[in-house]
Amino acid sequence: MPGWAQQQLFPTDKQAGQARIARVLIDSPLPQLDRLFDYRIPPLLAADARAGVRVRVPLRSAGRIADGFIVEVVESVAYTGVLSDLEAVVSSLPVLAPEVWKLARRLADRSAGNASDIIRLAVPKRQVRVEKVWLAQERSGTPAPVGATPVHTVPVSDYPEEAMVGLLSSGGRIALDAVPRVVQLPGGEWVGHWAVTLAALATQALARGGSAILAVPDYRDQSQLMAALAAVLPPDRVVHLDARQSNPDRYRSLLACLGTTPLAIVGNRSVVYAPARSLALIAVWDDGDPLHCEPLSPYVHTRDAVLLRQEQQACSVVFAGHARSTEVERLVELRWLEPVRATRVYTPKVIPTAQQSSDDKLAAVARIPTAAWREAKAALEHGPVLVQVARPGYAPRLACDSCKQSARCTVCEGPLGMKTSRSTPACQWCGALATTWHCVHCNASTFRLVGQGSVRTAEDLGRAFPGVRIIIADGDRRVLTVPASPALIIATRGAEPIADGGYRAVLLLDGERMLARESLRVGEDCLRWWANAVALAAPGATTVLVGVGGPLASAMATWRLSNYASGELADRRRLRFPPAIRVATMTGSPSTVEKAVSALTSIEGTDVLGPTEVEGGLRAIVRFDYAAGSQVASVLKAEIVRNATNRRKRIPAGEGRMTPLPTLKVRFDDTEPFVDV
DNA sequence: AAGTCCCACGTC
DNA sequence: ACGTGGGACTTC
Repeated sequence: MPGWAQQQLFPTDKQAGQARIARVLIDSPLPQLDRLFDYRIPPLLAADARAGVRVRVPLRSAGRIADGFIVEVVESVAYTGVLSDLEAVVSSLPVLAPEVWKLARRLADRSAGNASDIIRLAVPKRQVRVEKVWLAQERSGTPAPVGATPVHTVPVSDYPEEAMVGLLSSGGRIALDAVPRVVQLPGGEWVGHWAVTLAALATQALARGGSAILAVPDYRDQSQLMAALAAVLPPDRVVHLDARQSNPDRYRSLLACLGTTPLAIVGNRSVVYAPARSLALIAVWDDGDPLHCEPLSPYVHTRDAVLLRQEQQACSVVFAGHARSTEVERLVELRWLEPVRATRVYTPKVIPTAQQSSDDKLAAVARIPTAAWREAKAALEHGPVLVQVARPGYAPRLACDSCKQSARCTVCEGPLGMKTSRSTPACQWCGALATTWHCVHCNASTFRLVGQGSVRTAEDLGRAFPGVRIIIADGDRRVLTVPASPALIIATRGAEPIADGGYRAVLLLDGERMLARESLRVGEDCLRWWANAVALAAPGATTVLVGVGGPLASAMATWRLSNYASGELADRRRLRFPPAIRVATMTGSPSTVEKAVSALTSIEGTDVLGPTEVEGGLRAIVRFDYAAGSQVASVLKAEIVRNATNRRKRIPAGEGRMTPLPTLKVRFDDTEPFVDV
């Protein structure tokens, strides 16, 4: 590979003298501006004005300047009006890679959103200092922060070799069943087996001269994966890039990606937009985790971004997880993804146990069945024991002691709860302290505790296991790892630390409570939470799943987790629920929603639920076949643009106050579309 | 979003 | 005939 300094990264344009036209995407959330605008390139800017650079352009009137990106430079343009000149080129670095632009455009189109909303996630703001440092290193030819240290491939152990080799050589797409074990890295750290698998795949991509993008849901997954990568790749071949970094760090990582050296790029959901050089592989860990769903409009899920990018760039794709999501199961059944499982069968020992009858003392105290208690006691002789609970805090809910009605915040009607046994009850929504609480139903002023949070469970278990060290891990108390010594680790689902050598036993306590959630995805979510906890157990350790029966319990006991996913998907097909079909929710004023609904009626393969009345207007859900997706999206986008363009009408709201009616809001592929319908 | 055009209404 | 205020309309 040629040295860094010899690479002509950004060659000056040979045609710089000609009068050319820049096609610019304006950085604006307005749907009516979500298209390209054409500007003349003044001679002074000709050298820098190339596709991908950030620019400033006049918009509508000379005084008003907008930010944007040059998407392409062309000789002539269809627009017949008079063109304005580019105002300025912000930086000569092409930070918006063409493939990222194409991806953003298509993702926005399929969700009736704005491309610039996606590009905002993909391209951090310019950081002059960071850029200067980077350019100086680039020009002086001193060893750049990202050099080209050779990569040694590491075999992907525990999986069939031909599947793994085929994956990278032919742009394959696989759904990988992760091995439910923890493994020790050469440096001594323990990580999930999956992290080692993804790291090994990354070495293979890099050795072939391609980059690998590795997307994980949260920081704890990220730290495991970074550790696993550090064990197999030189430090200058691994880059961390995600939206949680500070802007300078993000910009530095982005520039590293734009370099010529293939990298392993690790991050959370927004990493799928990294401008990776010679992209060879995208791997997604635990795609069912809701953190993979972008909360900002247009709400693109990592999985969808990956699928489109794979289509556009023909890279290899891996979806890895313990409990397969129904979406991945659908892709497997369509043969879009090839299922790959480990060469050896690893079946954790999971014992579903009924909830204990209340005459047992321990059950009354700590809601632990005798069998589980015995298991934990024996395991505590040898090492740490994990206890998974549903909620943090002491008591998640309070209720009136006399009328049993749930206690509500006097400020916002939110539920009251307690963080510790001694803390003042507080609202779970607004945080207001309920110092002088009175029941709104019967005016009594004493309440009782409902439910058990991690803190209360810890107290109870402390009593049941005197002398045992107790560690609480939840959203507030982040614990990444625990030593191999005996201790009880009480963790809320998703916050479980990794134990050196694995847990000697795992108790999954609040299954019933977790399943009580009103959601289309409860079953699959619970399976994922439980499976991810079970995967932290030591070989041979027992997991007790308390109070859960039926197909979920048998899926856990037999560790045939994909069976559950296929059954669930079959149900969704029957009911015409996602992911068997797609959905889009429309909310807004009655007229906008009704117009949108009627605009959809002519499309084959759609049906509309609602509209129903919601706060401030109407809400309707359109269900549609995947094949109808682009049509539905373009119809709804047209409605959104029409609503935004036709100036908002105002209606007098009773007492002469003018309130603007909400315009049409559209959300595609909401994971919980039916919640308040 | 916000500058600009345009039309309706008001005043001399 | 001239002024002005607010809404509609466009953005290369």
